[in-house]
Amino acid sequence: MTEADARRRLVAGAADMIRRRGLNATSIREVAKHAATPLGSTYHYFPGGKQQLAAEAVRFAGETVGRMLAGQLAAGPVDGLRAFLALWREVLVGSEFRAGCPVLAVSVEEAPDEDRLAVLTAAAAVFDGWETQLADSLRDHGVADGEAEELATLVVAAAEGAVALCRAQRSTVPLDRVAARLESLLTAAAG
Amino acid sequence: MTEADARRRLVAGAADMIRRRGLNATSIREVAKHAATPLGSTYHYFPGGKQQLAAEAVRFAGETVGRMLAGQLAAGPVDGLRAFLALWREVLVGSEFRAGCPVLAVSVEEAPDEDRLAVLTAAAAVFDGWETQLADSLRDHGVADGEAEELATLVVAAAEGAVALCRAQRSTVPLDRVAARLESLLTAAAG
DNA sequence: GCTACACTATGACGACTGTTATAAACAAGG
DNA sequence: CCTTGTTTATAACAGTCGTCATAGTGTAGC
Repeated sequence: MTEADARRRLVAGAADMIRRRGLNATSIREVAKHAATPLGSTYHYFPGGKQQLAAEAVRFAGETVGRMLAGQLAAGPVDGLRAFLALWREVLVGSEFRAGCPVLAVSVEEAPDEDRLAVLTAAAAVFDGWETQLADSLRDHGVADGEAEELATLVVAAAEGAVALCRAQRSTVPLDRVAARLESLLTAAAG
Repeated sequence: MTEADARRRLVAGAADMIRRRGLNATSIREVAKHAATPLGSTYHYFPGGKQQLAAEAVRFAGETVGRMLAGQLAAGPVDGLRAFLALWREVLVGSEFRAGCPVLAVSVEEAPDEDRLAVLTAAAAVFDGWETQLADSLRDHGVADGEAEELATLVVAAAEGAVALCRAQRSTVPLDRVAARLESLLTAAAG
């Protein structure tokens, strides 16, 4: 029953801890404890050690958001944008501004050896995936190729940055301001 | 001679290490070594320990950027924007995408106790300072109050987020795309 | 000279880290 | 029953962390 269930709990728990504390402050011991899993099992499920667990956590978070984004983008790019920003808003207020995006978190801690390069590569793929989803939706609604790419990157970058600003200021004001500007931008381009 | 010089080296070195590795991975021992300062001296200059050193490093980085921003904003908001983005671009390429913004770095690592709350508060003040500088410049060029604030927040959030995207993807493409969109936005609003 | 004070040097403390090894428990298949 | 393989339990490793204490060096003022 709990065969691969413990594994999933480990990945989800790692993603949750990373988005709060960052990668370096997330210890395998605490992830295991939080997932009610023995420490020894961690290296059984993830022979690659911490970097493998972290990379899977990043991909897990990326796919979770990506799935939700795909569903909402079906109703148009502006609806996708609104859902994207609403999701981050919930993460912020639901954690009292203590949690953010795990993908961003791993992107701002250096990758000295080849170990963490795998994590960084996973993060890059997640960001690129979100951008591609948004850009495709914009193109489907008549936005030119170059403008669609630029707008998609702007949305992802501004949302990620705004989440960080909100955590620092412990307020949703930055995210709300960014939401207002992005929404009018996308409405003008694809409306 | 080196009275308060060693102190400044410690702060600047801490800022440099934080923007590369993040706060948790930046150890006082390495900061001291990198600044050619004995470890014991660190607690002489910073009785508040790591949190005080980190908070001063965040303020140091904030003031350095803020001074440059003030100078370029004198020529108008679009010139300020260009200089702001160019600065981050230099940080990225000059470090081969290994360095980013120390203020963002400390903002995405949880603050459990009251210690790190001081660091987070410093980061919030820095972000707010940059936003205020940009918003004031926009207002001086005829942009309405609300729109100026929204645009200023968008610029800071998008720039910070774009720097993180660039680090993950090891490319300046995200920052360049964001730059193109922001520039046309500010030109339309304050041109 | 000598006292006062800013700084350095050195070493230790308890706690935590990622990782590995080894032995025990457990399930399923024959 | 017994064997095979997956999962757990426990302990240990070498290293680093933030922090503190103590003794020593210097240098400036009287």
